[in-house]
Amino acid sequence: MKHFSELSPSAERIVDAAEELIRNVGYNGFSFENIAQMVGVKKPSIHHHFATKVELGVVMVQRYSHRFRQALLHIEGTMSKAPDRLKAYAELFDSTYRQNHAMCVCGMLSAESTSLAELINAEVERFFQINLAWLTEVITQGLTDGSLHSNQTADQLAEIMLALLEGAMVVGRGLKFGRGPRKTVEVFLSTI
Amino acid sequence: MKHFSELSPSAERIVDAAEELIRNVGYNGFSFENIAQMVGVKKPSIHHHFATKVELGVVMVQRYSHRFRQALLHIEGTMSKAPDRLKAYAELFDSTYRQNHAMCVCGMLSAESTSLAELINAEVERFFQINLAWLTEVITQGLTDGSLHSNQTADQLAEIMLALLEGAMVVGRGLKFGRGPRKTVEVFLSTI
DNA sequence: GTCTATACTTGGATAGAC
DNA sequence: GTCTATCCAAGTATAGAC
Repeated sequence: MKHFSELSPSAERIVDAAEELIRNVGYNGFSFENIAQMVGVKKPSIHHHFATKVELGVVMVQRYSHRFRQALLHIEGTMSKAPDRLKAYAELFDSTYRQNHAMCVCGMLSAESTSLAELINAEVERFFQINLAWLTEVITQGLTDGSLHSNQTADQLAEIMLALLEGAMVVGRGLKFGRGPRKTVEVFLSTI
Repeated sequence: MKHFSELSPSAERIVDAAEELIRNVGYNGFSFENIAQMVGVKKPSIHHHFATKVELGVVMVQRYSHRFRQALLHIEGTMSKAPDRLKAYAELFDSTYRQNHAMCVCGMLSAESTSLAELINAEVERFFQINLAWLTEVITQGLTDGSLHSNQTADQLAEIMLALLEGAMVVGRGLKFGRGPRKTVEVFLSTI
C-alpha cells in the first residue's frame, strides 16, 4: 500500500479528485472515468498510481485523517479556551459543508460502510476514534477550568458533538438549506 | 408513477428488499440482481413492477414516509408529555439502528443525494420537513407546559434532535459500537 | 508516466414466449 | 406475473507500446 507522503504530483491530483468525489457522491457514486476527466488523463493512468479503487480510497482517507490531525494541532496551538477550540473544530466541518453542502469524507464513508472494503472501514474507524479522543480531552479541560458547564460527562458530550456535526451535514443536504454544522453546534453549546 | 397503496404482494416484497438494501448499502450500493435474489425471482421480473430503479426508489421512500407518519400519529395517540414523545421518537430510529447498525432510509439517501434523481431527493426533503415540523410542535408544547426547559427556540432544538439522531447512526456505523441514536438523544435531553 | 486496445463483469433495461 | 435471451453502457482492471 502506497503512503500518502510519497505521492507524485499526478498521484496527488488523483487523490484530490477522489476526495472531492467521495465528499459529493460517495465511494459507490464515482468511477475511475470521473477521476480521469477531472485530472485530465485516461482511465488506465489512474491504475498506474493506484492498483485498485480500494487502495485509492485507503490512501485518500489516510491523507484526510492526517490533515485533520494537523488542523487539530493548529487549533491547540492558536487557541487556549475550550469553547473557542470547539467552535474552531466545528468550523472545520462547516468549511467543507459550505462547498455545495459536501459531506465530511468519513461521514460519507461511514454511511456507506456496509458495502466497503474492510481496509477502508478501518481507516474511518480510526478517524472517529481520534476525533472523539480529542473532543473528550478538550471538553474535560473546559469542565475542569469552568469554561464549560454540564451535568454530563466529557465523553458523552464529545459523542454528541461529533454526531451533531455529521448529522447536521446529512440533514442539511436533504433539506437543501438547514443551518449547517457550525451553527447547529453553536446552538447546542449555548444550551450547556 | 405507481402508488405504494396499490402494490401487489410481489411488488410489496420488492419494496421490502429495496428498503433493507438502501438502509444497509445505500441506493448506489445495490442492484436489481440483489433484489432478485432476496425476493427469489429473476431480474426482469423487477422491471415488470417498477419500470426503473428511480421509480422503485421513489415508491420506497413514499411508503417509508407514510409509515413514519403513522408512527408519529401513534406516539401522539399514546403519550401526552413532550419528553415521553421525544424519547419514543428517538426509539423509532434506534429500532432500525439495532438491526446491524442500519441507517435511516432518508439519512442514507440524503448523504447520497448529490448522485440521485431529483424525484428521490424531493421525497427525502419532504420527509425531513415533516419530521422537523412534528418535532417543533412537540418541543413547543413541552416548553409551554414546562415539561421542557431551554434558552433556545423550539425549531432550533428540533433541528438539533434530528441531526443528532441521523449523526449518531452515521458515527455509530463508523465506530462499530457507539451509543446509538436513542441513548445519544437521551443524554442531550437531560442537558436541557 | 501516459497512452490505445481490450478483457471481463456487472448494471439497468427491453423483447417476446409461457 | 415470471421466465429466457439479449442489448448496450459502464465499471474495474490488465497488456503492451511509446
